[in-house]
Amino acid sequence: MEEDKHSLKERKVITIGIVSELTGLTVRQIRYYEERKLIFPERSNQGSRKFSFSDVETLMEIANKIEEGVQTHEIRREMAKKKKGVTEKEVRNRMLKGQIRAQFGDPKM
Amino acid sequence: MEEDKHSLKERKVITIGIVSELTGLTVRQIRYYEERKLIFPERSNQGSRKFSFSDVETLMEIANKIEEGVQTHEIRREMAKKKKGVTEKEVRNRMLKGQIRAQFGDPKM
DNA sequence: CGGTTTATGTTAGAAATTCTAACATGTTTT
DNA sequence: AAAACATGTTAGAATTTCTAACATAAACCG
Repeated sequence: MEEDKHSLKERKVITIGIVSELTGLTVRQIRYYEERKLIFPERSNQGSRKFSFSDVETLMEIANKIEEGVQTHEIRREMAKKKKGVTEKEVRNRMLKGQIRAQFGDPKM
Repeated sequence: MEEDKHSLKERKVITIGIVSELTGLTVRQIRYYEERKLIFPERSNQGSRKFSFSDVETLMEIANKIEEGVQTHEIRREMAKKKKGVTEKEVRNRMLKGQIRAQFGDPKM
């Protein structure tokens, strides 16, 4: 199934320095979590990482787990499980938008 | 009146290179449109520009006007006029979200 | 018409950001 | 105790961004 490459949340446009500011994590940590396959930034032509708001959100969740003492290893497993729930939420959300469109015409959301 | 600094659309997190890719404008053009007060990026501590998705949208509109042969000068005037309409749309949108919340509970939108 | 402004390119040098890779180290796991 | 984890730090290279200045074709305007 296709990811939504176009919602603002999913677009990979934020550089690592800004992600660092936004999350409070060091760039070292962010790179390390990528290495551990917890996040998947895209790369620009020259190889610099580009993150989405969604990635930023994920990183904040990761930061919490880490503080709780959970290992990346375990976080990775939990995230795999959660994937299903997320997909369901997306479907629900799409349905919701359908309803809105039906009621109000096409409000460019 | 306060701007909404928190919606994804308004957050200033995109560097000029990426804005350039996203809009097809050169960085020279983007800087120039700032100089002409058509856009208002924030600055990082060290002085590099940070744009929002909203800025990107605006830049695309600007690019169209420019192609039509409209001068920055004129575009600036048009944008001032449009400001009012935008505010109205924001209000309407907020109302819409209120309705949705009322119907479906709080769908984290 | 001719001077002025507009819009953009180009160049130059400095400062900032990002990248990879390696080494160090205290802390958990196993 | 050995291995793995999580981060910091350092180093050098590559990329990006910044400002400022100069150049110029095109558009505007008195």
